[in-house]
Amino acid sequence: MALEHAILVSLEERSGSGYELARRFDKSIGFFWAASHQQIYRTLKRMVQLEWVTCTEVAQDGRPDKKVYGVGEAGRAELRRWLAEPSDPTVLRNDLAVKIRGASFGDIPALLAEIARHRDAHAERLDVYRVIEKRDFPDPAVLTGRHLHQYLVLRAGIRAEQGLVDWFDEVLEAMRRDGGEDR
Amino acid sequence: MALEHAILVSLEERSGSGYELARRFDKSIGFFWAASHQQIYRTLKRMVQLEWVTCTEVAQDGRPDKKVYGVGEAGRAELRRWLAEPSDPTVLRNDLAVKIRGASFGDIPALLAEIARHRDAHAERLDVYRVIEKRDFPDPAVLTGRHLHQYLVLRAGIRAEQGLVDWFDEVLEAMRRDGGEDR
DNA sequence: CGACGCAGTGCAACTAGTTGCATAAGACGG
DNA sequence: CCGTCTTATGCAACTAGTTGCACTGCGTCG
Repeated sequence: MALEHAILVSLEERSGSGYELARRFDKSIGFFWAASHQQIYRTLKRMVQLEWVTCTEVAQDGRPDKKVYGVGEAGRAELRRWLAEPSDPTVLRNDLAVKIRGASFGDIPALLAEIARHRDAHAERLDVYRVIEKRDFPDPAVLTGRHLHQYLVLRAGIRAEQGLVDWFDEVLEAMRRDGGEDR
Repeated sequence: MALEHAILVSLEERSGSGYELARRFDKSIGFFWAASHQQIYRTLKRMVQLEWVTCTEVAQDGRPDKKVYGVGEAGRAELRRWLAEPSDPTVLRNDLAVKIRGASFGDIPALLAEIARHRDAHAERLDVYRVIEKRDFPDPAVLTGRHLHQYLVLRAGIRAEQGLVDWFDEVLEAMRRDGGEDR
């Protein structure tokens, strides 16, 4: 249940419409908290009812009208409360680990091809993060405040992707050595 | 939607009751695919209806009767199919990353204390995995087949936990340097 | 002019997961 | 003897997330 708070953080950084929020989730926040536009719209509606966010309809020329959301005082207080609240450890679900655990019951070459495909996808995402790191945070040692926070979140993504790529390489090497491709 | 297949893998390894499956999820499979006993029971029911698994009631002395599940032919075929099926990249949700992103809107010392607490919890889990690695896989180079697969899954957990601990250390060091504790 | 994409919003039905509780049999300790 | 724990099973109501679709306004392209 962090979607509300991810939305509050984003709107505190900058007010915006549901559509703009969805775009931010696609490009930035969604790397560490994924949400569909539908979920965002529904959650925004509930947050308006809770008075956590304010909503202003804005007429537009040549485009559909839009609703611009901002954080209300109750939302600000709720965000402060949540930021200090202890949370449970993240629950993990990794379907590739399930597949590797069950590899001997299936077609191992096909599974290895699938793992290689995931490895390449994660390597690509790692490349994206590296480019962002170089472009936006060329000198991490001098970062402070909000920029430092954004950088540290990017670092989580980089570490996670690197860890996955390394793991996939280990899996491919070991299972290929085990004869996984000639059965 | 991999719970069905995690259950199929576990029952292929060894038949068992819903209660036994829940214990296996608590101690082993749950490290990479978490599920509550209630979810397992409900899913088993549906899998019996699909004829993916067989179900035999076993009377017991001094204990409640139990239902023992095994994999049926349809389940075996479904598992083979799923193991070869391409899957979507894992969707990520990390509430601590959301908190770090929003740190400047809250109580930074309290957040740092929370991060330290998570760091210690993950370091403990990493220790548990290291002990399992030493005990069960002292010589990884000679592993083959199913034992190799189990080892590689454990390696995913080790890498993930190590990555998290390293990230938490980076976050704590950088935010403390940024004066996070004297505000 | 119709299809598609971007800029906008949102309903409904569904799946996946969680929580809380309930039941029963036996062992054990206070 | 009562409370707690282990061994067993499972209902119901809920939240979180997904899917598919629908609608509007405008620009572009074939």
